Amino acid sequence: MVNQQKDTEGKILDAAKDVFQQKGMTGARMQEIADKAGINKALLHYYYRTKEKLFEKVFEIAFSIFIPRMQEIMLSEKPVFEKIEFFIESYMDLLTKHPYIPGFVINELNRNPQILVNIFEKNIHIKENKLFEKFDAQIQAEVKKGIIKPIDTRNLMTNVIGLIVFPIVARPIIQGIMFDNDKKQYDAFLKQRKDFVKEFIINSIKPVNA
Amino acid sequence: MVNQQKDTEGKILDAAKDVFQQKGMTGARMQEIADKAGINKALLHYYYRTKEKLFEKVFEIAFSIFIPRMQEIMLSEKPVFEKIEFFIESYMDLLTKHPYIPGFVINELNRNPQILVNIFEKNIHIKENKLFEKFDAQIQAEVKKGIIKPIDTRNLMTNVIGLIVFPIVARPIIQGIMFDNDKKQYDAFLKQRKDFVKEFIINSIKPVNA
DNA sequence: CCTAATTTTGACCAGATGGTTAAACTAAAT
DNA sequence: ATTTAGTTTAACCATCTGGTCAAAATTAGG
Repeated sequence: MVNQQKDTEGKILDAAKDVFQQKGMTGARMQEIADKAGINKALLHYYYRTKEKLFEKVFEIAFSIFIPRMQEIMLSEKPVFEKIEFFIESYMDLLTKHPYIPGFVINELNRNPQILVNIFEKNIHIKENKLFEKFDAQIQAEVKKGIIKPIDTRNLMTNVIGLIVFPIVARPIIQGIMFDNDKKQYDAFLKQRKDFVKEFIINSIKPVNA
Repeated sequence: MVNQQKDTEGKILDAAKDVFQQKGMTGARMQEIADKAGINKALLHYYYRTKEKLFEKVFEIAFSIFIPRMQEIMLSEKPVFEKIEFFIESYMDLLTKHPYIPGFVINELNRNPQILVNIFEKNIHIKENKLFEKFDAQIQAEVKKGIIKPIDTRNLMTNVIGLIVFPIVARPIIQGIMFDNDKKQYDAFLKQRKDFVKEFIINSIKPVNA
């Protein structure tokens, strides 16, 4: 076969993603990844020399899933209101498909914040875009025009992202305390929350006289 | 000495708290805990037979730090607005003193949601209080009186807690991307955020004609 | 003091874990 | 068919890890 190779590499990454995201770097076992990929443990080290390197790859892929959409939305020409609504809609959908990634990323970054520096060094373009500066400029421009209330961009972004991500990473505790551990009910809650968060955010930055 | 015992047990718990909260259950090493406590590793197993049991104790203590204050505030006689403001003030201060706990709790619960069930079984009173039901009743009562906008209690609580907790658990990523990894700047951000979040929440539930 | 109970230690163990190696297998090129 | 390069495997290794145990040290009571 021409590409048994790529197939194996793909199976490894799939398995590694599952195991790392569920158990974390320290909890993951190379043997379990090998088993899940249906290969020999030695083959893992043939493709990715160390656990560390395999982990970095998985982390980078997980992290990169959330970057392009963010750039696309934030650098587009839409007004802030539309951007925020679209951002919430888009990322809440994305998180439904990848619910383990935020907790994984947050946890591993708390364990070793250096990971982020490494990613920035490898993918310079992420920082070069000056994503934040450009978005901040747009916000303050719209504030000046009276389209939105005066607001600190960092606080606003923290709020938007937090309201999206928190119910996902804290799912076990919220579902356990407020929803009697009913999975279906919590899924419904998350679905319904999309419009709630949109309104919540928009209300909070809409000028009083609008 | 009368109580070398309690002293040792305390030193163990202190050390275990540090190590578990920083490295998680799977990343923590009994040897490191022993070293940090200044004792022999065998002594750990003398006081807490297994790693699992020691971990459970540490988790329970960490978890319980956030319960009493929550109960006190939510079951008090104040109106909702005051409760929320006081809640935000109080918990943001608490998190400044215990910044590692939320990430620790969230991470371990994602790894093994069963932990929460065990805690509820041990500490029945937490669930018996019907904390949520009582608070929900108050909210809906004030909604009826027109003091606050119609709002879903679960969504509101998720928002309040999320806005408080998220900047703490996601600190490495937010500080890295939006604050150029400047620790002091981020501390200032968190301090300033208290009033911001209060306003943000209050604005969003204040009736339009108020 | 002497004794019994409790606390602390050093040495040790079995199993797990990340990683290595040499050999076997596969497929395409000559 | 033979060579060559890449792929896969089984067996193996050194180290780490949670946990045990018997003996030593300390403490409290009579």
